[in-house]
Amino acid sequence: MTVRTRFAPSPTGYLHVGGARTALFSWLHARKHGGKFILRIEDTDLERSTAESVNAILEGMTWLGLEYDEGPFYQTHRFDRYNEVIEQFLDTGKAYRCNCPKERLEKLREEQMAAKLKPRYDGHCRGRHIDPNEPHVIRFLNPQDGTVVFDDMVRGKVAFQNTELDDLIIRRTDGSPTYNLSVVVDDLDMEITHVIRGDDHLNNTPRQINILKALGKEPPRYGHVPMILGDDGARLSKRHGAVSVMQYRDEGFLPEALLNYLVRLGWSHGDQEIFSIDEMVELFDIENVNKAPSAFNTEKLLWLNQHYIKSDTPARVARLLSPHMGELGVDPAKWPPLEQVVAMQAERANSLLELARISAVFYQEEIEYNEDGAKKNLKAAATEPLTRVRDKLAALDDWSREPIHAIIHGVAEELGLKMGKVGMPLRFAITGGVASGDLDLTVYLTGKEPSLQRIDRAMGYIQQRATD
RNA sequence: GUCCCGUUCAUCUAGAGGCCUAGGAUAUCGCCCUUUCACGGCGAGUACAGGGGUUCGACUCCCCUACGGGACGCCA
Repeated sequence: MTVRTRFAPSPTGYLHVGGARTALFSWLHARKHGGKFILRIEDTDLERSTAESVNAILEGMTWLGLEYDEGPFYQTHRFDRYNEVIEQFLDTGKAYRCNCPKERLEKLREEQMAAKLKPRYDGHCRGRHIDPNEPHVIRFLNPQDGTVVFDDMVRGKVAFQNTELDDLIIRRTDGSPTYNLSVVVDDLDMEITHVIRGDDHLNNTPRQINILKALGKEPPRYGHVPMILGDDGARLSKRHGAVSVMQYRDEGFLPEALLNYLVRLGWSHGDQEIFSIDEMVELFDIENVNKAPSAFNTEKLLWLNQHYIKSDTPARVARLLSPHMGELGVDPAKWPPLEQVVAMQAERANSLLELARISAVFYQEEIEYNEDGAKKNLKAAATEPLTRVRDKLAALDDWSREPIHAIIHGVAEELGLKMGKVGMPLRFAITGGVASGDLDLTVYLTGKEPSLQRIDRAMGYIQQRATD
């Protein structure tokens, strides 16, 4: 039997990291076993489902590269099928109509809570005749005794007493089916073999198994993966720190970094930290996923992001970096080639945003001085070395790294100065800051004319300071 | 409140009864490399929630307590 897994989000918001990890695990499980990964949109909640959310989820999946083999299927397109099952249940006495008013249900709940009981529907309408033309819901007749046991792929054996369960609503007053019914019918019709989902669904599983049994079908295998907590240990939710996967893209994260981070959250393979997609597919095993929830740690994500920024080809990083450069108001299509800048700067940035920030200086007409750095580096003592470097650079025909390197070192030697005394003022003059890559490379990439202009400006700054 | 689930460094984790003086990674700190910032290298500190069993031996098995999470919807 071929493995078939699915990701079944409800379109009531964007795709966040928790959902993305569940989708990743499900996708990996299918890929590992040469199976199919199906995308299903659970939009039976007509009130809250939106097309924008569907698009946001699709966009997130695409960005992460979690391509699906079938779907997206929409539950709203399958109402006829759900109704068919509901009618079948009604005909065979496995479901019944209920018209209990909200007030009765609320009172019941309060009484049960007061008696320290678990709030459950009491089966008041079981066996009562209710006119199908009156407003009513349909409830599934849950078994009243026995135990539902299943072997969860991550939790192991889990058991629930049927006495803990109640007769859940499977069709609303407005005629729409509810989640627990539609999910069972869909997983059945779509021949899902492995249901991998968040553990907030663990409590729903026995209900779904009971519905499946009423249908005379065998349940699939279940794997309930724990929730992801925020940096502060509280549950990650849309209201609390759960950011959209797309926000990570906007903040300069590489999809492979997020994927690598997510796969290591709750799962591991010995001491290995870095996993290519192929390695994940090969090594991932849902049975090795931890049972305990884990906290999202942005610091580690940043570390992985830096790893991928510096190990991916400069060409690819440059392509992803380009839009971020544009947002900073510079044109990366101009000199120097962005690829070369990336090759030099990659190890200094843990996000594309940071990379853009430290690289913009190569494309700016007018650079900004870091004040402390200016005080420290543009002093009278820097005039002589700067002048000499400037003149030699101006006379340089072959604008390339080696001669630039020779000039800087030559000046230090001539003046009997340590490299720092020449290098730091020059670095500051060229970049306006105290941090940059190799000095000769930095000068080279800045270009001849811009370099000369920047040195002139620095010397002007020194003079200005002397007269103040 | 009831039911379900969980608990190893700050964080992600290794650990399937003796391999554990509890390993790795991130973060932090120190040293080295270095004209700067990084990268890299080396090193340091920090953890088995608590209590009872079982066993010759428990991070590993069982029970209790504490703490955390989830569920208890005409949401999914």
